[in-house]
Amino acid sequence: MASREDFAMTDLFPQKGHDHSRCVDSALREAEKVCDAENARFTDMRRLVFSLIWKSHKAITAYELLDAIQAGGQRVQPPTVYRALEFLTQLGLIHRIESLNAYFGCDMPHHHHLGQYFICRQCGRVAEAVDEEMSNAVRKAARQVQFRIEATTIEIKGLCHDCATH
Amino acid sequence: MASREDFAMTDLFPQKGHDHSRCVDSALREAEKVCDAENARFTDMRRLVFSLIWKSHKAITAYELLDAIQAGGQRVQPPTVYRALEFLTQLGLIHRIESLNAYFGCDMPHHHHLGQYFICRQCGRVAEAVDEEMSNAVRKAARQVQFRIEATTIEIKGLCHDCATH
DNA sequence: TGACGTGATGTTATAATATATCATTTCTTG
DNA sequence: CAAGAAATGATATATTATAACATCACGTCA
Repeated sequence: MASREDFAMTDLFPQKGHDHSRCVDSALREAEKVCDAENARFTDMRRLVFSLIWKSHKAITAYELLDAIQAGGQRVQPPTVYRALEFLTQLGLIHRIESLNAYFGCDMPHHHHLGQYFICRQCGRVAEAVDEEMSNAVRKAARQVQFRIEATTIEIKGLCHDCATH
Repeated sequence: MASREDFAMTDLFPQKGHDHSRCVDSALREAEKVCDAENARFTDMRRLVFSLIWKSHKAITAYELLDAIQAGGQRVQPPTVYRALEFLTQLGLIHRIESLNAYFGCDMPHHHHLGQYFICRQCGRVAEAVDEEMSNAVRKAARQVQFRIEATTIEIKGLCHDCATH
């Protein structure tokens, strides 16, 4: 995977013509590392679900995953998919977008982070940011009201630069 | 309704013993004003749904509302509830919490705002903040990646001060 | 090695959330 | 009041998610 630094900030969304196979390969390698480190099994089903999520930079729903798996010939039921999603989510390998009931692959599963998600309503792509200023603002506001944060959901919907200009 | 300024920041969540009937009365008056201003009809059904949402400072799901209405003797179907919810949401009288699939009443429906929601997992209460620092951080991050914001979802889960200390 | 325990997946059923569609009623306004 | 628009009623169904129990796969240690 191209490291974070390979992108200028305006390229948080990957270029349209980018070599996506590199994203996928790298994501798989990262996932393997994380599973190893956590002593968790990256089973065939988990790998399949993970790969399907990484087919694009869009978020994908559980039932779209189910359909994709079944299209591949396996007769799989919803719980199987949801279990894989839960596993991957817990390890931080994917993130759930609450406002879409959908999942997408994390770029940087190796470090804990409070991410923020930019979601383009036109092209459907999702980009994850880890912006300290946003995180700090949230933490500061929480401190002011004496709220103990356990999880945050920050989802920003609109138009990515490509879609806004073309 | 107590105006925003009546609360110190640490009282974003209302006091346990507060006079809730004042919240409800005030919310109803505000809602009427907003509907008037928008030339929108605050029908019986909409008023009922709105009042039920304001029964507490927690978020309530569509089907909990449905049950509550039916418990009151009316035989109402899901679309009726969802329509009222859509109407109220569009006017900004209530907000949807994406991570809960639930709705709760807005304190300050009269002005447009990008709100942030603190959700206590213990007592279930939701508090809305309108924190410029958070909003600004989001807008700044969006500007940096040339993203055109259309909507934001900022939901912060954890423990409110009451629940963290008792 | 092989019985066991654990974790993963299979299977069936159903719960919970949400919307499409068309019929009917109610409100507004000319 | 009549006509059109808006709201609700009613029916059906789509979409998202989980409970519960059965079976399978894998590591481990006697």
